[in-house]
Amino acid sequence: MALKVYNTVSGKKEDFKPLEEGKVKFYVCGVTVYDHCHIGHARSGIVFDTIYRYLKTKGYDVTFVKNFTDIDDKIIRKSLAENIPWQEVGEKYIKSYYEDMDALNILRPTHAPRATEHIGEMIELVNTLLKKGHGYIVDGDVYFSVDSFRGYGQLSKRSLDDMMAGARVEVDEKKKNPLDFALWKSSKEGEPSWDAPFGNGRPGWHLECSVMSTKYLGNPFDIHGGGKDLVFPHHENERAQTEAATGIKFVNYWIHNGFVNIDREKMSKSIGNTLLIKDFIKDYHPEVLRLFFLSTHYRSPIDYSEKSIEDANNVLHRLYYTQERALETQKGKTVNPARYPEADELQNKFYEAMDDDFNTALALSYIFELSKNINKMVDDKDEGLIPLIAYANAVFLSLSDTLGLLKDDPGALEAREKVHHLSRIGLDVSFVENTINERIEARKNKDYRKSDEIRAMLLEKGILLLDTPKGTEWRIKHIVP
RNA sequence: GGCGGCAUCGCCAAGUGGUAAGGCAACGGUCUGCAAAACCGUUAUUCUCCGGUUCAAAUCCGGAUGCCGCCUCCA
Repeated sequence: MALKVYNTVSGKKEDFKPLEEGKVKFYVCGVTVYDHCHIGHARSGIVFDTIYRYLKTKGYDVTFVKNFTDIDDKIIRKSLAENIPWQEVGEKYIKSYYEDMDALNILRPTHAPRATEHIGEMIELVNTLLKKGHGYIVDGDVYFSVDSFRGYGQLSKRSLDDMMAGARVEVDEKKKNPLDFALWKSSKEGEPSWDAPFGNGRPGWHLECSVMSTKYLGNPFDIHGGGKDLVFPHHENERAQTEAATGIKFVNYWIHNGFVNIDREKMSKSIGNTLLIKDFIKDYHPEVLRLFFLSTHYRSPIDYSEKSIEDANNVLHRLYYTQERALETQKGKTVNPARYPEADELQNKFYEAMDDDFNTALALSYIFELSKNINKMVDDKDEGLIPLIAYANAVFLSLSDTLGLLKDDPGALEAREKVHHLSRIGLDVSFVENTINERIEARKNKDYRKSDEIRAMLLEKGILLLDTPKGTEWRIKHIVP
């Protein structure tokens, strides 16, 4: 099975061939730590986590680097606004970042370097660029000269002429070309600064990624990822300055994920429609977000809406119930799984889909099919099928795991959600149990009117009753708060 | 103004030359006191429109319309 990856540079799917057999060097632009993460960060995190997991599933030895940009204008602004040292701003939001990413079951990278730990290497890079004639100094600022690098614009597919015609670039008299970007910024009084041969100051954006990626992965390396918005200017500039300095190719495959809209509108701070990960997971299981994102191809934009999230929530729970039912059949028994060819076939299709530029939407459909198969066998209530169920369930869980899904224990998850839901509506478990017992009495007496009333009353509170052969069970039917 | 992307069932969504996956919703059935859950079945001769290439097009080319992104910090 050959993995194909869409490469932003060529605009095509390409066969993936790592530089070194069996190994993948993978870099993703992390966050600038000046605020809590929103669901846009979650999408990027989940997309690249899925890619990371899949590369490992395919047997690659992956070195995965995701950086923190812990020095920039926004951090300085935040530090002034909140009157705390800029270092503390970074610390605070790095902590917040890990809380969110861990909650979303996003695997930690091999290395998570911070910009401020690599200032020395950044200064070296600026020096090299100056020496090679790709940079120039004006009033203590150092700029990269885009005209000095022939390949400028190749990644974002635009020519310098096109961009000049765009005319939305602010004209800065200091720059030789309006598109030139800062490599080093002189600091004002009271701002963080580092000593450098070309003057005290701090690194420009882009520099940290050039330095940290090549430091931990070598030059060139295999995959560089990030949000679509980073194609220009961030990755274009990163590429230009790195290749200008080294004279060789920087990255083989560029991968970019699409954006998250909210109710068909771009999510942005100015519109005020950002949704924080922390707020989302107050209401939903974190895997709901993962399932939602993975049901659309990573390069397409995705529209967040309450309805879509409710759908994803229902689907996720259905998958957990499938697993629970499968485990139920094996309870108290020693089961030797027996090969179930249909599961193998679905597994192959799953891998084929993932090999085709990480088509998670298609891959998920095979998980649904597997879930259906398992439910069917459970419904049959045939003891002889149990080894097949065990086998299918193992495949089901392993495929889910490569997408980072179904990590929770179904029983524990259900119990947690029950407690959560009941506390939100101000009831407790004993109330539900007493009410259910009341209904059981009514049913015994064939008082179906009362029985149905009780059921309707509980449903209004988001509590769904199921009369199974084993008795009455209840579930939470998620109600949007 | 420049560059790029998208348009597939009521909704979400896969599908880049070989005759329309999947999910949600809806409807019918099995099961049930009735439901629910689960399963089975039904639901796009058709992929925004117009033209072209081809034996064959949702998929390629040209045009039109509509939506979106980037060009400024942004995942």
